[in-house]
Amino acid sequence: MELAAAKLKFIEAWGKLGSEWGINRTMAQVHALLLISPEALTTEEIMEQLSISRGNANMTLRDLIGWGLIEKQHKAGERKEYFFADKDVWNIARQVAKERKKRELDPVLKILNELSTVNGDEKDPEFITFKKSIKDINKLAGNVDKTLETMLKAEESWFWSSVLKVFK
Amino acid sequence: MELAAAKLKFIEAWGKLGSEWGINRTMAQVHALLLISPEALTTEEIMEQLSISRGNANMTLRDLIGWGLIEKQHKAGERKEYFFADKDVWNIARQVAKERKKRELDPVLKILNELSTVNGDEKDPEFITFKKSIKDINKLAGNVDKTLETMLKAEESWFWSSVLKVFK
DNA sequence: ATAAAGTTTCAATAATTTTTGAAAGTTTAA
DNA sequence: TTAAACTTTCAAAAATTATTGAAACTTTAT
Repeated sequence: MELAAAKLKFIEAWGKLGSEWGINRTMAQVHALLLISPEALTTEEIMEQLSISRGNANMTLRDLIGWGLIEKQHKAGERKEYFFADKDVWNIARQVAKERKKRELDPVLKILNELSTVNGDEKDPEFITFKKSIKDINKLAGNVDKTLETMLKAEESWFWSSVLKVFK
Repeated sequence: MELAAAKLKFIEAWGKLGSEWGINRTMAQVHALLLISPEALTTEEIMEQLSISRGNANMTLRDLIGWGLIEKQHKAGERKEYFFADKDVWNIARQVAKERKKRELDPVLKILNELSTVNGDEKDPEFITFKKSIKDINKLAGNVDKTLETMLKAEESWFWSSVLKVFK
């Protein structure tokens, strides 16, 4: 396969994966484009390469900065802003894990803890089942949380060698 | 908090979490409802409790069966179909991991492997950056894949004790 | 064979999410 | 200060996704 075709295919695949995981397709595509670009790109270039509007490009770039996945760059003697992506895939994974944990897992953990204080009749099957479900989910979520915390602090090589060694 | 309020709150939170992770909100809510219900429920009861239409309930229940998260039950001497959820949270996590791996990770791995055969000029920065990104993503995805495979086969207690021991 | 009970389908509609594009805002250089 | 270059905002439009509901279908009992 030629480079041009491969790039398009990668951008498309990354966009699809993103949308299946609750990330806006355009955002994932812009990220893909910057990830495989050796140089920082301008808004114009991004708009053109992905055929998106200026407004969309601007908002998407802002969101990506908010996710900690890309940064602005200023070139000496130029008015334009350039954008580039962190190319370290482990950093990307950590960054995504960190943001989703903060935005989604943490609020759910908070609600689960509230729900585990529910009171009712210990003889009522409804009550028994509810409490057990909450307790079990809480335990699982707690373990996921601990593992993510470790991942956020860890070096890639250490993390995978540890995990894969255990699972051999 | 009282049981009735807690149930509503749980169903709402589960629905929200689902939608943030690319799972239809109603589907997550129906799953939540069955998860905390000690008895199997009929389509009628689900429709009523969540205020959804018959068509929606039917399609959602079918999808949940497709995900391996709920099952039909037939009660002796009754025409109606009852639905109940697997209450084992570890099974649920494995089932979701299994389905998402099959539907999303595996296709992406396939594309990444195709893309890693791209050919071009070894001196071209575009080419170099592209190949490196694909290679790195491939490696990470491969490790995730191996870990998921292990998880799919593992018992909950073994899995978490192993993972958390390493990360102590 | 028929009718009641229950289930499934899917075109139409509603709700939600994403995108556009033009106007407003900002920064820089002369 | 002015105007050109560039960025941001956001209401309106488009695209996508979810839901409804009524008709068609299936199963069971008589």
